[in-house]
Amino acid sequence: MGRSPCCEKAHTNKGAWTKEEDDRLIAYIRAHGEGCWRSLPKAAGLLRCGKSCRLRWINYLRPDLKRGNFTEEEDELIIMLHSLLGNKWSLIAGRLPGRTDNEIKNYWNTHIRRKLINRGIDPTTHRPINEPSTTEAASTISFASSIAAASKADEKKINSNNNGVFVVKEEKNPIQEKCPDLNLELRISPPSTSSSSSETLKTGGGMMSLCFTCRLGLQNSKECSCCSGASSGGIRISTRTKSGYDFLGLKAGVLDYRSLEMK
DNA sequence: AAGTTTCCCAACCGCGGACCC
DNA sequence: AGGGTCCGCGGTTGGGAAACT
Repeated sequence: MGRSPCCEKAHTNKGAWTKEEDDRLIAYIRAHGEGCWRSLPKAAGLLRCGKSCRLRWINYLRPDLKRGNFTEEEDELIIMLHSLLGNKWSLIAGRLPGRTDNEIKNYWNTHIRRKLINRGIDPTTHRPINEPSTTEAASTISFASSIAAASKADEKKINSNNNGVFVVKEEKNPIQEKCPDLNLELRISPPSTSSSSSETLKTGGGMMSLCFTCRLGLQNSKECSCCSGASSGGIRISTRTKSGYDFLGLKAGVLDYRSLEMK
């Protein structure tokens, strides 16, 4: 089979973009909007492939980009999101306004990895580096397995410590103890049952008590148990920082579950 | 000051999934 | 149903800048 090349490579520029190319791309997108990247270069008079144009626009030229250093709060949020989502940079970027997946990925690889290692934390698993695996009573979880596990009615507690380690303390369940990392299909959905005890989240200096709904950015919604008093329950995921980021990004109260589906 | 090494980040590459015919 | 095309994602690379010798 094989794929056809995305563009006519022989007649395209590669490497760093010039000011003139940037200007052309910006002018074209301002006039016609984003989209149809394949035909854009020709239409805009650029000797670039569509992918290259898309990347340049998304990662560098977009007007809503926040350039400059990451704040400490952004650091912690990235660590937290990475512990939940893994290398899903686009999802992580979606929760950090003005940041791109590429930027976050680079930042992770150059700064945060080192930072976590210095803290004695494995940046891949978010586990303490010296911690023996598997038979521990507490095990670090991936986002996928946490949600899948939580979708069962089992009561679990997900805690975080100051170092960006997120730990699930499992109630006794012999099956799960043997198979802690089931590769179950993930689908985020509203909590199905009500056993409402709010989760305490400790993030770098503050303790918060939030229900799952709030952590999805749906404060004051009817599902919220800690804001409105309505019952809610089910899974407990640490998703907010004291800075008020709306994890899963939707302060407006619109949650696109599809965008969070994972394998 | 010059050469070398390390760091950082923009850009590229290849793959998978969605969509269309 | 299946093949082709396009888009978006994540991993990797290349080269310029900064730090070090």
